[in-house]
Amino acid sequence: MSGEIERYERFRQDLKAAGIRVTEQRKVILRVLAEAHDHPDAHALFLRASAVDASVSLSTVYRTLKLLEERGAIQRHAFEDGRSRFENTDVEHHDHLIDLDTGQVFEFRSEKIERLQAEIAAELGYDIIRHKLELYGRRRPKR
Amino acid sequence: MSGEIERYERFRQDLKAAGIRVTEQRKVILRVLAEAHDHPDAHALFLRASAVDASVSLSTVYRTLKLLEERGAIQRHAFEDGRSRFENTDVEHHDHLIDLDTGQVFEFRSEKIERLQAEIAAELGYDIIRHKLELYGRRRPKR
DNA sequence: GATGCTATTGCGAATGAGTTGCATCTGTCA
DNA sequence: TGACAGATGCAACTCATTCGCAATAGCATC
Repeated sequence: MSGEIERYERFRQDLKAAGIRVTEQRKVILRVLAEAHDHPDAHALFLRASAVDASVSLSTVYRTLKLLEERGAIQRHAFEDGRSRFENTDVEHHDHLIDLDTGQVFEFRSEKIERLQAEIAAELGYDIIRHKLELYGRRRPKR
Repeated sequence: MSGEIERYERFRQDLKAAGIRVTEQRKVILRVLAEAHDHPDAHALFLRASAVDASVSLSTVYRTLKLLEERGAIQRHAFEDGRSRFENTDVEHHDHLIDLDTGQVFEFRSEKIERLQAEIAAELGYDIIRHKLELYGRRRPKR
């Protein structure tokens, strides 16, 4: 898929433009993130990155994740397992359905829900900056 | 408010009925939980409980919270600050709007959203066991 | 290409929420 | 009242994440 190269380039340009050094380690991490289609946690990303370049340390993975999150390039999710999982933000916003038995994560999006959320917040006098909708479910037995 | 005494009694009866010992420490923690109108974390509950009875330890607070959560008497929330916050489950289900500037938590409920969630899960072949909807927002400037 | 400044790195130690092992204590039921 | 399994406090541990620091390496300049 070509979207991944573009995504990587966007990450890289963004750092460069902001005068942040594009180090070897960061490049590797950016590439790994750009290629991720799942919701990896920091350790998983560390494994993928250090498989490419053994000089990447876990600290740097954490530091880079924080950096990218602050710059809005990736998004942090805190599902119920205690650690943070990450995802690219350039894909369209969506919510998550988590399989309670397997931990598998599905993505979905509902315009109606988005609209209702905005209405509710407005009633309370708020503007929504971001939101999190997670459904925890079990596979429906087919009969 | 009388609901708090009832709630405490319900907690207590539930443990007793399940053959779980109703110890002095548990009573104190149950009472503190029954009286909580906010979304306290374990440490806050520990402070409140040990103010009543200094013999309550943090471990016991954690153990009791886990116990009550497993029994469905309280609910655990993981907002974005890393620690778990707790809430009684006998109040009607609701979702949360968190003020990004003050950390203040508002509760709301939308039948429509509940229904849409169930529909979406069904389409994916899932039954929702529970869900979490958190809106993070900022007070809308009135003009 | 070499130089210099300073951001960035790896390492290991520290943090902070939550858990656990264990000796002691205490509800509960006979 | 006694016995005993379950519950407690304490301290030590886990696990994700952060931080201090000395060494390293981008990158702008020559």
